[in-house]
Amino acid sequence: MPRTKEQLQEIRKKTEKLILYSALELFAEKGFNGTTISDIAAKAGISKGLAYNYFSSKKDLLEAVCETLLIEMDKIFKPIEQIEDPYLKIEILINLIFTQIEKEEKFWRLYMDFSLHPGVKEIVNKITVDYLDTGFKLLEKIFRQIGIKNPANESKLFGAIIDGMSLHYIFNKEHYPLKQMKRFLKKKYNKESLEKLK
Amino acid sequence: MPRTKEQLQEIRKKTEKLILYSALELFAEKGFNGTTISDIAAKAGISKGLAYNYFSSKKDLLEAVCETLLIEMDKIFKPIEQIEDPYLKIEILINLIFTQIEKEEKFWRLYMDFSLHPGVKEIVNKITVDYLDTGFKLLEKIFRQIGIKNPANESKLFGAIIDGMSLHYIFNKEHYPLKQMKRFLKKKYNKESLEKLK
Amino acid sequence: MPRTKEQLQEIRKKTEKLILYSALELFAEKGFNGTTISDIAAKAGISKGLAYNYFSSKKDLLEAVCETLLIEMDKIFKPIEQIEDPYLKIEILINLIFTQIEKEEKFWRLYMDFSLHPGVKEIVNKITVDYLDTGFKLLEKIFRQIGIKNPANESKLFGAIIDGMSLHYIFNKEHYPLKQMKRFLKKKYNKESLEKLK
Amino acid sequence: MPRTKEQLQEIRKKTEKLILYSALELFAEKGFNGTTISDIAAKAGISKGLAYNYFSSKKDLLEAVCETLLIEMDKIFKPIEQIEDPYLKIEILINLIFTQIEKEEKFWRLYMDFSLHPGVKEIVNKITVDYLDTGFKLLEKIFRQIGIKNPANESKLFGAIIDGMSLHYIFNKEHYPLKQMKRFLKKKYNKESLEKLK
DNA sequence: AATGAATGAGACTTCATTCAT
DNA sequence: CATGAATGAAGTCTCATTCAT
Repeated sequence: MPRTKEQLQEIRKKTEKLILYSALELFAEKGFNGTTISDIAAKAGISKGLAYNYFSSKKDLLEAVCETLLIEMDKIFKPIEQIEDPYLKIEILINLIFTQIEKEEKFWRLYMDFSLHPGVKEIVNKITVDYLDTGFKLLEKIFRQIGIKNPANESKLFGAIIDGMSLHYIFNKEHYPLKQMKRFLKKKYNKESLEKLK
Repeated sequence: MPRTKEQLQEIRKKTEKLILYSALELFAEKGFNGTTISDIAAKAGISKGLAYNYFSSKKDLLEAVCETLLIEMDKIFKPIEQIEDPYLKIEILINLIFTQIEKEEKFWRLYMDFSLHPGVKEIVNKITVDYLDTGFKLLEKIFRQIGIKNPANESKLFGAIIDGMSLHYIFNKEHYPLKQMKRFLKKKYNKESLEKLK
Repeated sequence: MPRTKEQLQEIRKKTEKLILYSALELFAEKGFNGTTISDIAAKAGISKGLAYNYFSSKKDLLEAVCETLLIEMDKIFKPIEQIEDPYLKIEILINLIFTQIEKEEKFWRLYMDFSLHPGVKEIVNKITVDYLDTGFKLLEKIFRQIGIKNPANESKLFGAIIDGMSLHYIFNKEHYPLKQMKRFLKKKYNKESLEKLK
Repeated sequence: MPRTKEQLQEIRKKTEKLILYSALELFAEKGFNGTTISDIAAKAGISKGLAYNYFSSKKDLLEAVCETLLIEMDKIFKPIEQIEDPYLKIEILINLIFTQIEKEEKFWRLYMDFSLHPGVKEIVNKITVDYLDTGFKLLEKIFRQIGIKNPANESKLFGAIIDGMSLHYIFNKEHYPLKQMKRFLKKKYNKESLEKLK
């Protein structure tokens, strides 16, 4: 009995996801150029040929991974949009980010590898720039809501802190005092401290 | 008649530098894996073979580039060690760093590509970690000298800001308001603001 | 539809053999260092890349060729083990060896090139030494069975004669009187002559 | 004061010999293809360029080494020609050969490597064949002088024994009982034994 | 006579991609 | 839909040979 169209479509979707996430993890681990299609196929438990049935080239796969990445990131930060209190918003944002750094270091790796990576850059740049901008805008809104003096700059500063710490953590995972820095940052951005920036 | 030892030494030094800086620029531009020995030779205007007369492998060249990089960075930050006044020290440090970011973006690119890049990482990691540590310690000393409450954390925060901003600048050179952020940061770390951290 | 496992296995076996025997012949003809992967691929009628799908390096291929060689040699000399009469055993052994020398000169070439060749030697040495020992032991047993006075030395002498003649034959295939030497040797090692060694 | 023509010529001769013997040893040790001009120059303590002042190519050097080798071998076996008594001649020949095997294994290595070696073979073959023939003829003459039945075959047998043993010795220098085989061979070819071959 | 920097052809090897099944 | 054998371009590296000094 042949499978129904729905079943086939489901298989396709599932396999595509499988390839995508295998690629994502390997790209994060070994970089784009350092990952081979064979690696990806092996990790996904499929044949090399099948990967080309889903993605027409390695670059294509990269773009797809990139989009996936952004969608995932969006998902993570979606919840905070519904929070009303800006102080709470920042606190939860910090919580989310640090959980994210620790738990999903690979996202940061990808984010950085892709952005710095030659050949890959062109593809990825626009997306990340947009993404960064969105983040900056979001933060800016929060800071403006609070009434802080220079919300645009403050948001860029905050963003820099986050990405700088992530970078340092990735460089030296064993020894970077991530939890301590998180507490420190939360103090820097608690209600009392933020008041001083008005 | 053969060339004198001095002549030979000079040739070797000159060619080595030529190769080294060609490699440095290309690594910065296209990453380690994205740069071929052919690229480097072409940029240096020499044959592929000659590169191997000076560096026994691409990895060897990478290590040499790495060391060069650190030496260059050291040179840049050396002057501030002699400044006595910690407030001035920070101000000049910020000046130096921002000049550096703008002028020698390639250093940051290398610094990041090397550190994030798989396969390359092993070689470079120790060096960068050491270097980062040195930077953190230097900052910590300054903050402690001033009498700031949590010098270790503050130094890591400062470091994160710098590297985060550099990252954002590299991502979006055209639009990132580097000069504006520099002014902003200088205000954040001027004498008046630092006093509040005591 | 993908090929069945059996089909794939057969293809792999066939291609592997093809590469192996192409390599074997070329190694025998031009030596290990004198043979390129391109040569082998060309002789096998495949692409260079495919050779690496079957053997991970030229050295790996060498080892495989070596094993093949020994297996083939074993096959050749297996039958004589079942012969009871030691005099007949020697006669048939001589027959086999001389047929072998003439027919499969390449085996001897390999055997010698590999053993004498630097760099290659390390890999091959143990195998050939073992093999030689086995041969000596086998002969020794035969001579002892006959009751010859100094079986260990006689077996080494016999071995030396064989390999020396092979060497001379290879040096000068056109003019070396192989058949004549075979007859001569058979007389030297016939029952009557062997009796004198008791 | 410029050097006299004689002095210059002497320097040339000395340097040529230096290169030649450096090449000889390295070829013996690592084979022709395994030895680089750099190796040879380094061993001779001269520059690569100078080697080309004396030998126009690596192949040229090989041929020269080959000739040197034969001259050296000739020198070694010259003395026995003057011995009258054929029995003594054989005894001394065996002595000489075994001393030679043990002491100058490199000659045998070269002799074999060159003969079996691809590309090299063409050059070397004629010489070695001639040399071998000369040896066979010499032995044949001795055996004929003694009155042995089949001097041509006996001389080839003797030659095979020698080269076979050398081969086995080189394969397994540590364990091959060279001295023991020498004694054994001397008994096989002493007056008493030879008489039986008449 | 002597040097070693420089070249370039060609070796080994990897891997994205294609294709017969 | 699925496979992995097969290709070939391109990358790293070696080395005989040349040449300016």
